[in-house]
Amino acid sequence: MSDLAVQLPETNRRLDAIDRKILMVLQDDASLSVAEIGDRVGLSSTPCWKRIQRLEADGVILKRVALVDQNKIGLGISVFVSVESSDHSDAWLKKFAEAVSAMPEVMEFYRMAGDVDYMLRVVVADMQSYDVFYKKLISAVPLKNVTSRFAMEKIKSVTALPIPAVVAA
Amino acid sequence: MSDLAVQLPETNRRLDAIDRKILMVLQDDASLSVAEIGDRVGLSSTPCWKRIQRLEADGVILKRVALVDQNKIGLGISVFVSVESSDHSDAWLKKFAEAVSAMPEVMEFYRMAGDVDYMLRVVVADMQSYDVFYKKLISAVPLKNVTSRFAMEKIKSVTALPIPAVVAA
DNA sequence: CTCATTTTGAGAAACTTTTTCCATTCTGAG
DNA sequence: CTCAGAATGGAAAAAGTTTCTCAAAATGAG
Repeated sequence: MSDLAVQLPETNRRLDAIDRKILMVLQDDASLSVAEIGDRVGLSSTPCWKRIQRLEADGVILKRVALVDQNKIGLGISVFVSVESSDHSDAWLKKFAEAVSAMPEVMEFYRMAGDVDYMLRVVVADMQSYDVFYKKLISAVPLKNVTSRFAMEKIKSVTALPIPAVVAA
Repeated sequence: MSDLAVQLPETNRRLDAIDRKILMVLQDDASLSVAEIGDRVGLSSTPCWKRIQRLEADGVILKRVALVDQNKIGLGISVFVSVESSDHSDAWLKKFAEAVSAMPEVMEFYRMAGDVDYMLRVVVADMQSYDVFYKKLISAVPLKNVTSRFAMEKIKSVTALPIPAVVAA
């Protein structure tokens, strides 16, 4: 065996039109039975079940979750936080990434290109909680500039990715 | 019946510690059986099932979905878009909200307080697709200023809200 | 304490998922 | 074209889960 290629446990077939349909259905409603999904994508339950298993094994489907209403549990405030740093070392980033990732209020955290170095979406109950979070953030690692922008109204929020149509070969 | 209060179909009891635990578990893994969830929150399956049913009926649990890996389906680019408008009329907002909500690339869309009027998180396959999206956005309604910030690295992204501990009465 | 109300849990019925096994379709070498 | 081998599809049975029914236990107002 001189081949260097690692034998992956995944089936690395490209996603066909039916796989994409299954993903669209499951991104919208993961409580459907396999038979119902099969109906919608034009498959009986066994092959549909096998495709879903493969999509999970291949990591295309990451997990199944319940989505909770932010307001019903008293989390009224969403804040977009832009961060600029003067330290661009690996060590600084590692420490910052670890500290921020551990904060449950942070729902999204990206390293950016351009004027802003990092971007966070933070969810808290009220202004007082935001202040607690803010102090925690600025005391975690040295930061050059932090800008907080508060959301007044959530107009759209989805978890379903826009699955691209199959590209013709 | 002179009472003006509408009889809601919901049970409007406040969430207790067990309800919150159930929500934490389901936000992380909605593929667990009711018996397994019951075990984790200290309940047998029937009462656990009833609480989940109530949380769904009350709209605390909005839906159950599958989360898909953005990169595995070829959606490599995340963009945060800040929008400023010069028109602040209801009619303009209605048109803008409808146009943007209908765009599948837009995963989040908030009306903001402060310098930026709107904030969008957009997901696309490549720069060419972003340009198509951008042109679609600026041609939908008149906009004063649009700033696109590109994500280089997704450091954290979760759908699980930080469920606050029960406040002592 | 007593009663009405709410919450809980055991078990049975209905339904779903998962497995087994076989038929069909597709692919590419000869 | 023709065939072997692989991949995909499907029916039906087995295993597991959800959902429902009913009665016991807990709670709390009077």
